[in-house]
Amino acid sequence: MGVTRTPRERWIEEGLRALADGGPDAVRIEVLATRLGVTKGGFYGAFADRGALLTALLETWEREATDDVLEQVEREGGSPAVRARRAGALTFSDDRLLPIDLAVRDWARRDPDVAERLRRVDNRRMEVLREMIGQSVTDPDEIEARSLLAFCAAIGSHFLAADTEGRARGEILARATEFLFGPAR
Amino acid sequence: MGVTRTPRERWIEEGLRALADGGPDAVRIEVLATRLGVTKGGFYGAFADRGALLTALLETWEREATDDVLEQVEREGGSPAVRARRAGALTFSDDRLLPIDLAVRDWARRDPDVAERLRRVDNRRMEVLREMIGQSVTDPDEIEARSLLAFCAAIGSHFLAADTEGRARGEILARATEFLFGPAR
DNA sequence: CACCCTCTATACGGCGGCGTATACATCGGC
DNA sequence: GCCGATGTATACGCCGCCGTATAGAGGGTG
Repeated sequence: MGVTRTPRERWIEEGLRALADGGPDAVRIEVLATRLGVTKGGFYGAFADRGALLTALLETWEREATDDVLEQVEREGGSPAVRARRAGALTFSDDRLLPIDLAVRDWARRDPDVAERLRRVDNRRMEVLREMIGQSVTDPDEIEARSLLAFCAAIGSHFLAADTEGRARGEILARATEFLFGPAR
Repeated sequence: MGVTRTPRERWIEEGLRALADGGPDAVRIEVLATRLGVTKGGFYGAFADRGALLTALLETWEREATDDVLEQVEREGGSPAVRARRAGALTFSDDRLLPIDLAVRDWARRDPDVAERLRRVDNRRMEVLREMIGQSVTDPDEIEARSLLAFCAAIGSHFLAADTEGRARGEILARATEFLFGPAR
C-alpha cells in the first residue's frame, strides 16, 4: 500500500498552530494544505470535513493538556506543591500549549461543546491547585478562593494588557503567587 | 437634505453586538445590514470599508469603557473603595460592555493596534485599583500584586470553566475579594 | 514486473462575503 | 411643487473557501 505522506497527525499539528494564532476561524483547510506543501486533495481522506478536524484538534489538545501533563508530573513525583508548580509550568510556560489554551477559552464562550471540554480540563487543573493549597490552608472556602484566584491569575494575566509600574509583570506575579500560596493569614 | 435613516451609530451599535458574541470575524457588513433591515447599500456612505467600522467599534468601546464609566463614577463620588467597586460594577456587570471587553481581549492577542488600545484602557483601570488598595496597604509591591490579582480575577473568571465544588462561583469570588482587599496581613 | 492501494493534483459547483456602479426613493430647502 | 442631496436597493465582478469527482503518481506486494 502507498505511504501516508500527510497523515492525520500532520493536519492536526498544523491545525493547532493555526488555531493557536488565529482562533478557530483561522483553521482553513486550504490554508493548512498550502502550509503543508500539498493541496487539500488528501484532506478528505483523513477527515470527513472541517468540523471533524476541529473536533480532532480539541481532542488532541485535551489529551496533551491533561493526561500527558499529569502523567509526566506524577512520574516525576514530589510534594503537592512541587507537582502543582510543575504542572503549571508544563501547561502555561509551554509556548505550544499556552496559545492553544487561550484560543480555546475564547472559543468556549461561543460553543457549548468546547465549553464542556474546557470544563473537564479546568476541573482537573483546579483539583491540582486545591491539593497544593490544601497543604497550608484548612478552611475549604479559603482553599477554594485561593485556588480560583491562582487559576484566574494564570489565565487572566495573558488577557491583560496593563503595564505594571516600573517592575516586570513576572516579578509582580511572583509576589502574587507568594501571597496566594503562603500560609493562611 | 435627506434624513439619515441608518446613521453611523446604528452600524456601530449592531457591530458591537456582533463583535461581542462572535468576535471580529463575525462583524460582517452584509449580516449587520440584514439585522438592521437594510442592505449594505448605505454602509459605504458612512464608512470607507469594513476596517473603518472595526476601528470605529474599538473607539466607541474605548470611550464607553473608560471616559463614560470614570466620569459617572467621579460624578457620584465616594471613597476610593466605593469608587473602585462602582467602576468594576459598571464595567463588568454590564452585559453590554463585558462581552465586548472579552472579545477585545482575545482580539488584542492577534492585532497590535487592538493591543495598544487595550493597554490604554487597562492602565486606567489598574490605576483605580491601585488607588483603592493603596488605602489599606502601603508597600508598593504589595499594592501592585494585589491590584494585578484583582484585575486578573475580574477578567480571568470569565475565561474559566472550572466548577467550584458545591458553592457558586460568585460566593468564592466574594471570598477572594475579601482576601485581596482586606488589610495587609 | 505488474498490480493495486493510497495519497495527491486538478477541476468543478456552490456559497458567502467585499467593494463598486447605477438607478430609484425620499426628504429639506427654495 | 420642483431640485438636489442623501440614503437605499439591486446587480455585478471578484475572491476565498468548502466539499466532491476524477484521473494520475508512487510506493508496497505478489
